[in-house]
Amino acid sequence: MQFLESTAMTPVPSPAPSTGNDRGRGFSPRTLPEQVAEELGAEIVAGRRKSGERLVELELAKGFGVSRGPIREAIRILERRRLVEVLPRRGAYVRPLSLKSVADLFNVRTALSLLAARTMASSPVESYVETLARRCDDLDELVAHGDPISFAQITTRAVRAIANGSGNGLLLELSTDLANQTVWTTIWKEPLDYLTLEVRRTTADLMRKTLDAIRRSDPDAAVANLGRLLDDDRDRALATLSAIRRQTPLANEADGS
Amino acid sequence: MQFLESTAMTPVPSPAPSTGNDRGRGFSPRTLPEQVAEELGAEIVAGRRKSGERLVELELAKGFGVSRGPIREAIRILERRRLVEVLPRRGAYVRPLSLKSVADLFNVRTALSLLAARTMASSPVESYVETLARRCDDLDELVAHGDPISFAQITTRAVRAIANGSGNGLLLELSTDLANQTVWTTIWKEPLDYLTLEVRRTTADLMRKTLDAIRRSDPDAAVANLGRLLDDDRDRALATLSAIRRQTPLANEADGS
DNA sequence: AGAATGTCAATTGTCAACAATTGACATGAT
DNA sequence: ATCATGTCAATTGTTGACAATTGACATTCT
Repeated sequence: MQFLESTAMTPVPSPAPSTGNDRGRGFSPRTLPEQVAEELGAEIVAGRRKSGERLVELELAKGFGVSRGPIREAIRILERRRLVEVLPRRGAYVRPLSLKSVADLFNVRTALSLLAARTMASSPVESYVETLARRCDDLDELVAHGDPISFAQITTRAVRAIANGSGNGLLLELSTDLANQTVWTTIWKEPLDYLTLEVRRTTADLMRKTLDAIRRSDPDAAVANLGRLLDDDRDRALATLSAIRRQTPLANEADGS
Repeated sequence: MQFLESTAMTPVPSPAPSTGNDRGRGFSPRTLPEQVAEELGAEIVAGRRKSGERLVELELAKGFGVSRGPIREAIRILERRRLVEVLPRRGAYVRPLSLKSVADLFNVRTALSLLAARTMASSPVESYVETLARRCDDLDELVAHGDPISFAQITTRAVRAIANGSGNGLLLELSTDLANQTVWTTIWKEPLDYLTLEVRRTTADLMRKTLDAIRRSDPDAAVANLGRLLDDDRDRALATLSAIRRQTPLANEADGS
């Protein structure tokens, strides 16, 4: 439901919706590797798989009741989504996220979202603007009714609506991946307590101002408002995370040119 | 392993014996799928694989002298690098790039690069600044000596140096992938003619101004200069591309909610 | 004739077995 | 004792075969 289709193109073959297979038991949405990736990814997101934990193919295969082939591909899918890290001959691990990595993540997400806001404001498309307006309404409604999780989800969807409204397929694709990981890092433990009534009010307000700016084709205002919203969100999330865990795993870096 | 010998659908009797294990010799720097991905990716970049061309696993397997497993994983790697697109049960295709996709690509790259410039300017690290300075020197030198390809390459490396200098690992990773695809789209045909002496002079100048801004910790100036450089580059590249191909079946966009 | 349906080759998805590599432990030399 | 070397179990890389699905062609019915 929240998986994208990317920029679609069909060279020669004619499109035809396919029905998933029905092996195993339970669901039948998509191919086996995708199902495994979704389930395993959910486990990682939910924290059932600890950061840095090794993922042994055979174990997973037995656990999911499939052979190693689909497991292997699922791992690659999760690698693409930056949820796992694969070392050439040494196995796959749940990608550890240092505090800095999370900050990096938020910053990139913000940069992309601001590009989206600017683009969308430059030439707003009615249907997409309406979608965003609906999200704003949802947010307003959720300000009062406490439910930090729902509020965070809708906020994410609003940002996603902006990414979608930009008409930039690549941007939407990247934003979705990053949003998934963002959700992961924030939902991971039990934060979201920082979403106080006041914070929610401000967030909903900024989102609506962004919407208004887009409506009147004012890119700078849209960027300014959304930028403040996202920066505030980042700061709060980081503060909460750094308070929760004092010790952080390691990250990565490297490469010279 | 005898890579680089397969054409599209020409089932030449492959000299590979059933259990022909001719890759045991020497050392394997990387895994098989990565090697295949690199080679196949190079073919796509070089234009030997046409846009939208279907990639049949068995054909590739015979061509590369390996079985379908590694080919399959190689395709996923290329999918991750956005060079191919995989349709669930219908096969993999060389990802076609419409003019709009290229524009999207450039815009995202710019957004990320500007974030990098801003971050780097906020807290410049001497060694990274020096690397960028070296690239600027290279550019200055290449302004006179006409060699559009080298100039474009160094420009890319300079942008990459900024991404690296930001200290944001995720940003660097994404930028690298996008840069690869950017190079692909521009080098693809024989453009680069737009890199006139005047353009090169301006580019080198803007890059140095960016460097100076970073040196004096002036994020706004850095963003302004690099932004103009990249926007101009995008405009020129797009103009050239749209001029080059008038008669190409264009792709299209589609999006999900 | 035209549309619906059945059949079939081509191709992708999946599996289980085989081969190669890694890291650790044990053994032995200095 | 410490370090080097050899062996071994665990795990990943690779393969070929089998099953399922797709799209197209052929057939049949109205």
